[in-house]
Amino acid sequence: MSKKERQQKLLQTIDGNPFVTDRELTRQLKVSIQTIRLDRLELGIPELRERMKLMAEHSYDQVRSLPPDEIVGDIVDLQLDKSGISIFEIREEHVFSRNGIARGHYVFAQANSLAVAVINDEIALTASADIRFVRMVRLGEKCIAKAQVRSLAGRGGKAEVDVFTYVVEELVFQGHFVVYRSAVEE
Amino acid sequence: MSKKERQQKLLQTIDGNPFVTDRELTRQLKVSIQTIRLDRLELGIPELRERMKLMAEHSYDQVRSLPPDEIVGDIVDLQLDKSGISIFEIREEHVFSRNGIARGHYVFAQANSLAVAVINDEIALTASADIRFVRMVRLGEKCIAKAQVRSLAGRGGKAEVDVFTYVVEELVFQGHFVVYRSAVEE
DNA sequence: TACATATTAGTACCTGGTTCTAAAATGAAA
DNA sequence: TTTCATTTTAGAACCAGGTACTAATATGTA
Repeated sequence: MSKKERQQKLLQTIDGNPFVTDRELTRQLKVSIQTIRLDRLELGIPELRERMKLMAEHSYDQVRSLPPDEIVGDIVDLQLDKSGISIFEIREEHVFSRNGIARGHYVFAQANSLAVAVINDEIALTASADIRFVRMVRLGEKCIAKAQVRSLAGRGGKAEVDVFTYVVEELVFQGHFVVYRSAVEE
Repeated sequence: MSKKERQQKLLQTIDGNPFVTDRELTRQLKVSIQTIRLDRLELGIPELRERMKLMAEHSYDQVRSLPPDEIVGDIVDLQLDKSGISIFEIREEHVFSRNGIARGHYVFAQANSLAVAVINDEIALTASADIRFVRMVRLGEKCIAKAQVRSLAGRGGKAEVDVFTYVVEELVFQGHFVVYRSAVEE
C-alpha cells in the first residue's frame, strides 16, 4: 500500500470512527505508531483528545446558543430526563423519489434519536415503541420533534418518552417510546 | 464557606462551564486541588476529559442519521403482497460508539423498508407500527428480517405486515406495521 | 482534652499523546 | 552498483490532566 493510499484509508477510518486511538490505527493499517502520527501531522488531523474536545465544544455551543425559532441544528434544546427538541429537514435523500414523500424511518429515526438522547444514562436503548404517522411529510418540510419524559424508573429501569413531531403547527407523527436505561456495562 | 456550600458551587461552576480544569477550580473556590478532587469524587463528577468524551459521544451518536440509501438492508427474496426477506449487517456506523450496540432506528429502518417494499403498490407508506426490540443487536451481527403480509385491503386501503428480525436463529426485533397503500397521486 | 471530620500534601502511576533525534529501510536515478 | 532522497521505524524526554493511595495537619465540636 502506498503512502497516499494509506493516508486515504486513515482519513476514512478516522472519519468513520473519530474515537479511534493511534494505537488502534497501527493495528488496522499495519504500520508503526510513528508513521500514523506523521500521517496525522501531514493531514492536519488532531489527536484523539483534541477531536473529542472539538466535538464536545461544538455540541455544547449548539445547545447553548438556543435560537428560539430559528432552524439551525439538530437538537436545539435538551433538558436531560425531562424534555428535548430536535429539528430535521426533509431533503432529497430522505424521500421516495417517486412522490417526494418522506420515508417513514427517517421520521422515526429523528423521534427515536431524540427519545434516546433525552435520557440521561450511560446506556439508553429503545425497548419498544408505539408509533403513528399522522400525515405524510414532504420534501423540504422541517420536522420539529418534541420529546417529553413521562415516567422514569430508577437506574436500570425503563423510561417512557412521548414524542410529537410537527411541521409548523401540524402534527405529523406521534410515538410512545419505552427506553431501557442502564448504567451496567453488561 | 461550608463543605456543602462549596460542593454546591462546584456543581454550578462545572455545569456552567464543563470545560473547566481542576486547577482552574482551585482558583475559583480557594481550596486545594485535592479538595476539588475529593469533592468531584463525592459528587460523582467525572474528570474533564471524561466529560468531554461523554459530550462528544452524545453529540456524535445524535448526529449520525440514517444513510441516504433508498432501502436499508438487502432484499434477497420478495413475493409481492405475500412475504419478503432482507439482510442487513450491523457495521461501525450503525452502533453507539460507546458500547457497540446498534441504534434502534437502523433495525427499525430495515423492517420498515421491507414492510413497504413487500406491498405491491405505487405508493406504500407506513401509517403506524407497533414494535418491540427483543434483544440488543451488536456490531458485526447480521439481521435477517422476514416479512409476512397478514391482511390486504383493496386498492387504496391498508395492509398489515408483520416483520420478525433474527440474528442467526434468535429473534431480536418484531414489528406489526400498518401500511397505507394507494395508487392515487394525490 | 479527645475525637471525628475535613483539608492539604506528596508520590507513583496512567493514557494518549507531542517533540526531537537518529537509525534503518526502500526506491529511483546516475 | 553506488548514491541520494524519501519513507518508515525506534526511542527517549516531556506534557496535561488526571487517578489512587498514604499520610500529615487543621478544624470544629462534644
